[in-house]
Amino acid sequence: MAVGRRENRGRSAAADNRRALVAAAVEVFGEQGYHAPLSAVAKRAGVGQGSLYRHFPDRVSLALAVFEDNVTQLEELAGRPETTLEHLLTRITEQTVASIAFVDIITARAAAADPRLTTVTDRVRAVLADALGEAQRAGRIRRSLCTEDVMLAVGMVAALVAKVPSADRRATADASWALLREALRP
Amino acid sequence: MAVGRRENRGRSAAADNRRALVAAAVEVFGEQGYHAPLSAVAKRAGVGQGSLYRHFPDRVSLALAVFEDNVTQLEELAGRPETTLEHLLTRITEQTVASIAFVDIITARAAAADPRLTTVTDRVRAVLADALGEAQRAGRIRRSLCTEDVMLAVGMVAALVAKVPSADRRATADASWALLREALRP
Amino acid sequence: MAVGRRENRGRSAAADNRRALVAAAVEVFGEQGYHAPLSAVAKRAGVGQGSLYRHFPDRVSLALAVFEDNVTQLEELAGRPETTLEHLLTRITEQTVASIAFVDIITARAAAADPRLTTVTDRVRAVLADALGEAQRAGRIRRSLCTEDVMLAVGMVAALVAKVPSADRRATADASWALLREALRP
Amino acid sequence: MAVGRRENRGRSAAADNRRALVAAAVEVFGEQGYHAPLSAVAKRAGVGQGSLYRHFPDRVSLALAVFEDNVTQLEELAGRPETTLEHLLTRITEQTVASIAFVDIITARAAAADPRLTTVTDRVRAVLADALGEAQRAGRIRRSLCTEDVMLAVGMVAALVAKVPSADRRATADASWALLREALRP
DNA sequence: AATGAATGAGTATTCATTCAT
DNA sequence: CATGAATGAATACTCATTCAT
Repeated sequence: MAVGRRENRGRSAAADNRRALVAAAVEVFGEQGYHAPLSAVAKRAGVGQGSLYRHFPDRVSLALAVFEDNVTQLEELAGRPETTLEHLLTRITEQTVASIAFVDIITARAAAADPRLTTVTDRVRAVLADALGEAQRAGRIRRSLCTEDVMLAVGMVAALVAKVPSADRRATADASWALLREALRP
Repeated sequence: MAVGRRENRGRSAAADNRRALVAAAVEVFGEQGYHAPLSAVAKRAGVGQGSLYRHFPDRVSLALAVFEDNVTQLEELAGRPETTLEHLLTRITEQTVASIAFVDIITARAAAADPRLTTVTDRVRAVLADALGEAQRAGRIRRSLCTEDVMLAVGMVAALVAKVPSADRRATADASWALLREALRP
Repeated sequence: MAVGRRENRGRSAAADNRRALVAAAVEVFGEQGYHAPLSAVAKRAGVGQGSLYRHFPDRVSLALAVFEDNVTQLEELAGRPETTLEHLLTRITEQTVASIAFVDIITARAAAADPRLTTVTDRVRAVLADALGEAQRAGRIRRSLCTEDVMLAVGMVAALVAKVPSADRRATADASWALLREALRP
Repeated sequence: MAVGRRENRGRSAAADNRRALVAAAVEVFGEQGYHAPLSAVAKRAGVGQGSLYRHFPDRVSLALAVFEDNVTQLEELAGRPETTLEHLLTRITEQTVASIAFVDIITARAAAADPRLTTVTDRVRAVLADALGEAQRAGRIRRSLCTEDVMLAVGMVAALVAKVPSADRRATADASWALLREALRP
């Protein structure tokens, strides 16, 4: 939620509103998908539509801020020594189930989407690339796979999950990974 | 395309227009997805909006006509003695690449979607179930898989393909199946 | 219902269709009101829309044919020696309940409506005028009333009845006349 | 009328526009009836359609704002000690002549219409019930009548008035009441 | 003369984006 | 700098009327 109206004029209030907007967007995009009305985000944040547009001049910039969060969490997780590729995939799946907009990061291609989105995508790819190398050296993942294969797997699950009604998402995600696990195994 | 405007009032033109509408819907749904504006379909068909609504009173009936084609082709293919599960998956992939709306058949669940759509889904499922049985008896597909796993695989590919820009669809579909093939193998 | 398609080309078939259209219009106008879709009338009659327009080039001509029936019945009733004003009002009320379009005859004014409608209105007025004279001479109706007062009473009931949901029409008509009867009494 | 287009974005303009919309609705509903196109209201108010929907999310809320005025006036009038049932009927008749939508309040039945409309209807009924009691005690109105009879009378007049062309409304209303007055008299 | 399909203007509603305060 | 109201383009759907067959 944004801070109250009167308290909202100062410098730090702007940051508060920004945070409120991102938090609201996480929820709203997660529930209604990436194409949810932006007015819904503003309302959920308790912030005027104008402010939303000041902070995020278009839908993509708002999405970026949301995904930024996701990716940063992922990078933090990846930074821990005990984290494996499997941990990361689990986390991504959780993010996928939580936000059906997540698929739009994963599937962003430089050619098509806003170039800013691909930056986020690239960070996911980098994180997965590292973990994949480790998992392959440890013999847990088939050697012949490349990072793009893992991205593909993640993308397939995310895309399917985004299509099913929210009540079915977790089950769909679990079943999908159960199937894909076989494809990754050595 | 529909026949020219003035020459178009008679009874024989009805079938022409119906065909033109389905053809236009194949294209428009294929390009823009299942939720494309129906007016775009009418325009592409060169037909008034009213005519679209005469032939197809709602979006689902139009979609059914489109999907009906797909599924009938699939059933015909399945009817031939030499057809295998692999052939069917190839054909489904082609349909998926051609129409990003195809995913909506695959993922239609009785609970959520129009019951008429699930009928089509069920026909796809039936076709796959048969072919899966044969493939398992022949030892080409892992025994532990059930029809729903195959639907899941098909759904994942379709969902992902629908998300990427059209130029990337074929490559995405091929890569996805390359990966999934490992998951189906015994 | 119109005669079957093949049998329908001759001279008398035209008359059949005309009758079917009027009968259908009685029902459809009665149920949905005067502004019901004309296509609904054609469909109920089992007749093409084109034929409807051939017989009745506009809504008013169709309405006239319907009302014509009503008025003719009324005139027949009025022609019987034992018929009183009260009988006529009862019949008009029945027609009103049966057809919420009836109000449009009663309230038609030369200035406003199609002149053809006022012809029908005038026939109703003539019938009532005669009966009113008799009733006044018999001392059953107040002397100070003129025909226009009776038309007014009929119009009020018809207008109100046309406004209420069909289930309430009879009760509304009865209650209205119970009240108005006092106004007509000497 | 709303304030000019460019000068119109601020907060104070909201109230202006709301007023303009209600005023426009009074006119448009009055002229064309309750089912007039809402776009006509927006246009008459000089306001975008979106603004109309912001202020009044559906037809009923707009109607309520219009009728609210009517009923509040009525209640104010009823509050004065010297006001009689006859005064109230006169006022209602004026409102009826001014707005052919008024009949829709009077005839709203709980079963049929939006419950919010019936609230307004109930307020009219309450006002009339009080005044009827007084008038009956004073011997000016027949004892055997109940409030619903008065509502019926009001409804009949309103329904008829709504049917006739606007130039005839006043005369029709006067003549109708002249007739009904006899029915109410002891 | 009948048919029924085609048309397109009209109405309700939603939502991204702008801008006066 | 925030606010939230205004805007209008876009979309779904209906129906009176025309016209090829």
